Amino acid sequence: MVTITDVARAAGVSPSTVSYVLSGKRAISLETQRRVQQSIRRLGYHPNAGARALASSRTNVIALVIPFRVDLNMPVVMQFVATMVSAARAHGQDLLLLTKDEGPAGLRRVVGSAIADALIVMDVEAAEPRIPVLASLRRPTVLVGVPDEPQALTCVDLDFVAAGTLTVNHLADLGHRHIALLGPSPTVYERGTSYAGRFLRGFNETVAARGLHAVSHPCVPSYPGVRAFLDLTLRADPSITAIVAHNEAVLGALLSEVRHRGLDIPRDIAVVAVCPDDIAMAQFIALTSVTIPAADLGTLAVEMTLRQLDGPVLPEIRLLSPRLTRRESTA
Amino acid sequence: MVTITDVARAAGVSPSTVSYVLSGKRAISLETQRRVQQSIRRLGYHPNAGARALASSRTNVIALVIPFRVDLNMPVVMQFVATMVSAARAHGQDLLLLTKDEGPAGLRRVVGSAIADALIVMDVEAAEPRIPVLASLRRPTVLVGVPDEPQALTCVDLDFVAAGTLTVNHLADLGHRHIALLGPSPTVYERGTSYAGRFLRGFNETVAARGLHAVSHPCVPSYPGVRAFLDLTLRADPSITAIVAHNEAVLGALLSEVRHRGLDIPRDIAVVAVCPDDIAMAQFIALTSVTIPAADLGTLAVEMTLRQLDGPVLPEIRLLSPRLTRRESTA
DNA sequence: TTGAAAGCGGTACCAG
DNA sequence: CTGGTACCGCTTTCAA
Repeated sequence: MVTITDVARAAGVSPSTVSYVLSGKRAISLETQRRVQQSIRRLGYHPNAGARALASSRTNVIALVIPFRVDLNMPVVMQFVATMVSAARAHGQDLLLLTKDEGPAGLRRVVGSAIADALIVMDVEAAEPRIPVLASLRRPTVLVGVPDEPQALTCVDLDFVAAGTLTVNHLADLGHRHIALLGPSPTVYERGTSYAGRFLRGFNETVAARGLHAVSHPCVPSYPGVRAFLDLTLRADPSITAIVAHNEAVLGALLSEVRHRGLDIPRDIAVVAVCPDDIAMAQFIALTSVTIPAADLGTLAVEMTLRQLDGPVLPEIRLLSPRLTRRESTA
Repeated sequence: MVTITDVARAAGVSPSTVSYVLSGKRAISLETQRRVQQSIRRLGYHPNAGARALASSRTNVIALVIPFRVDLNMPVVMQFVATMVSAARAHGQDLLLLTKDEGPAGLRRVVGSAIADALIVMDVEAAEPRIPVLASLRRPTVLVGVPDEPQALTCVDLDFVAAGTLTVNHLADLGHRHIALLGPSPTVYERGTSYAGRFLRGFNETVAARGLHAVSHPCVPSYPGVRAFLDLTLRADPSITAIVAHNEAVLGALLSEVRHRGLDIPRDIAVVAVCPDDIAMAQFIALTSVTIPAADLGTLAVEMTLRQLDGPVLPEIRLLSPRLTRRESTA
């Protein structure tokens, strides 16, 4: 194994000089820099992460807590993760994967053992049980999602309340009076996942404000689930002319089943989806949608984490405004 | 921060004793063990990972290289990742996330800097360019997928050749003579992803062996992609009575479009899918399928990694035999 | 059964 | 602009 001392010897300087060349925390003559860099390359030197962490109390690792529930939309989660890894790597940070299963103890372990410097937590619940631990850890933390009581923790998410409002307003403006909300899986509601409730709130408030009629139900992520949803919904209110789909996992099934029932989209039933743009456009009819900006959110989450690592930062809740793109499924 | 010395002092023993209590590498009196354990709990001690890694040359971290291409099936990838994290954690290991983008240099970095002890690499290509680095790293490594020249690296995967054979035989046994293969996205073939070619090989060989007629095409993961596939395929051979779908991303779209064209499944068109069971069963008609045992493969990959960490192991290629479950989409 | 102490490979302070 | 060195927290050998 090549150590900093090997490099120092090869370059004819002291270990500390090599360290300073690497960190740039001290002025080094160009000539010395060159010699050191060259020795580093020649020897194939890689600074030992453990030693570095020990001496500097910095691991350059961010722990990422992600959900693995099947009822969640994996493609979206993956998009998040993908952009986060990229963003983190672009700043010299690595990502450590944790699951929700580890619970509060897992968070404590990772921070206590100095495995990671910071935490990004996805799949936040309204009454998020990990908040006390997170707060007590006093480490840079970013929640993707907004709990009811963030306790001075930094949060970032799409403004789902506004998204709910946006979809309803769009449909109301088009003249729809009876609309249905196809919500996430019941299990998502059961565990109080924050975005589900927030979207529903925006939806309901706007329905009331505009004097519309609406029904809403969760939907099990399967074809039978969609069938059940439609049966239930259309029976409850046969005059429904529009569906808001806040459940990407069943978008395809929904459209397929609606068409199969002889209903034309958008003539008989208009559809607005809440999902990433590429998914909205991959259906047999391009869907009007409120996009879930997974990439933006992911990048933002990492940036907000890095800012906290750089120094104290005021806690904030950052909500991205929803954007609705009109396509062929509404008229 | 609580250190091993703090614990030692609190328990009235030396640091080395605490270390040995923790590692179990030396006989310690029960009484001492008790006192130490108690101090550990009382003080909330967590051994510092960096220090530990430095002193023991063991990080207890496994690097996991995963693909993030949108054309890949994210739910399956996630299932892999999920089981791997669990399996790893169950053995006291953490998972570090890397992407394919980092390339060979990324692998070298992670091992060179002693950030991870071992590597699990997913999304392996037939002519896998990372093999030389991987081999030169001399670290426990498991490839999920089988490259053309594994070079004494350990691999684990579903036996996709056998899977291709299995699907064709099933259909042939049912009397189908003209079948179509809906393959993965063209980009998957382009970059020579290993499973695509292996499945195709099994498929083609068996088609020939049984004297069948077959056409096969990749399929862009979108509804229009499916339409194009069907147009192309049915025009090429109008007597096709069965479709093998090796592309979960478009399963729903395929069924939807087939039905939309007035074709009944399985009466007019039989369908066999290659996908996880839960996906096969979530469609409007339960699909006959060859399962992709993501969970088994994930667990296995981790176990094979741990075995290598425990000591030298003979390299092997482990292929799980495919299992076909007959459901309602074939007759 | 236990303790003392020498590293592990960096970082950063103190000197010059 | 550069060097020497104490120290980060743990593991493990040597000694008792």
